[in-house]
Amino acid sequence: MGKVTSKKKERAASTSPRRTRDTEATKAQILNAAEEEFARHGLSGTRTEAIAAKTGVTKAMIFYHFGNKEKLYRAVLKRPCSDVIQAFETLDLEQQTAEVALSRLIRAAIEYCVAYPHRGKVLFHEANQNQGRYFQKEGGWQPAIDYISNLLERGVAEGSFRPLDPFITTAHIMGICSFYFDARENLKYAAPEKDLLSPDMVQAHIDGAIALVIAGVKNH
Amino acid sequence: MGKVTSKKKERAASTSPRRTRDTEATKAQILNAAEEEFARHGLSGTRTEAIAAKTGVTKAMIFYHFGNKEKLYRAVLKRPCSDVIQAFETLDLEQQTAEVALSRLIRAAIEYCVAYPHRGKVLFHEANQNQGRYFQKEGGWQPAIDYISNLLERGVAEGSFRPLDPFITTAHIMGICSFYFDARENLKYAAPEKDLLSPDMVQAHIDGAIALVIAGVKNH
DNA sequence: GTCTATACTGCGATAGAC
DNA sequence: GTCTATCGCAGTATAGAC
Repeated sequence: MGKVTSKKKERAASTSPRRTRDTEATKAQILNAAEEEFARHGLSGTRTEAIAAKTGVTKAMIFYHFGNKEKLYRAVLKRPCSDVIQAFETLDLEQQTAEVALSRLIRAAIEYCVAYPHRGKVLFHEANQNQGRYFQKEGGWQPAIDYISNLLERGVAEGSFRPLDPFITTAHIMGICSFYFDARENLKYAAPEKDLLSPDMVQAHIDGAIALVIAGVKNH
Repeated sequence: MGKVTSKKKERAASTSPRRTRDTEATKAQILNAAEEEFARHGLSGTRTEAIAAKTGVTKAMIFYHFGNKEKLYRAVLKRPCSDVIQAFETLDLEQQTAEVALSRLIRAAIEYCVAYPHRGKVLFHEANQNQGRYFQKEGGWQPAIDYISNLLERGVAEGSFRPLDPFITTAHIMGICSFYFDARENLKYAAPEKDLLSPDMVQAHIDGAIALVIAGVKNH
């Protein structure tokens, strides 16, 4: 494969203007580009060169700021969970009935997937490639899982939800919310005329998910 | 990293006895090992050396039988969907009410995930790494998706299911069935005392999934 | 703090003996 | 049909100028 295209200045794909000398800004840019690449290829598959190209800096900067690829990966893994928890906490779920709380939580979870489309994929790679080793070390999602689980238990205790296994059902809800996005590139062939990320489709996903889960857990 | 461990005979990890000279048997063994490796690392991340070691043959055999890594990958992708369809077809779903048919289909889908634990992961990688390019070429899952979709539509038409979006709901059902396995290595940290692949837990997953989906789509 | 240049290793693919 | 040996490139990480 005669890939002879001269390397001179492949800074074209940069997301943001470079030539700053701001450490924090550069690190943040690298983190964002890294998140995207790790989402596609995981830790071992990702090429530092690709991250550099996307950021608009050279490979050397990545090693300067983060030491090595693995440390950069760990830095990327640290971010996701706290953001979810924060999103959940602004919802005032304690004040709502379990049913309303669950609806809001599902909407928030899906909106999170839209806002940070790479994070679910990074976690998937982490599970498969590294058996969740780094995932565990860098915080894990325990708080987020507990959040959903506790809400389900509350609903059951109050009698508004049917008896159910909180852990299993939490996994099911997470699957409902994230599969749509994680498998998007495959699903698109099943519905070529639809843009799965369009506001309309995302809204249909949210509405469908809420309808399915609420009816599914309600005590009839 | 002084990885000096002599390479001599790392045939230990082989799944089956080697030293056959049977083309079809060897190809099948390579395919199985490849499925496992592609499930972990995807096309680009997988090392042919790793497939060879797992199979118990040398790298050269892979190239002899399949030409190159990409062709081997395509061969791996060809297998999944037809097996699912076959599983669905033995269920005689046409003869059942939509509700019974959907229950059986979910059980079969989850049992498929247990029987072929790598396939869902291969497809995930395919979606993210290659945007589903090979997925589409090598058959796709259109028939399986249609199977679920049509069943949902039948239930709605018969009035036993509430009005719903068949495509979105199909995605939700697929997410329910597969997320449990695809995210297993991360989920295990949320329930360290449970073995997620034990028969009991899988049964709980099946029961929970059926209960959630049936209640979720039923016309109350 | 950012760059260019380069050392070194790992991996896909091939050649050729058995 | 299977092996050993090797080529050549791609990719991580470092050195050192600016």
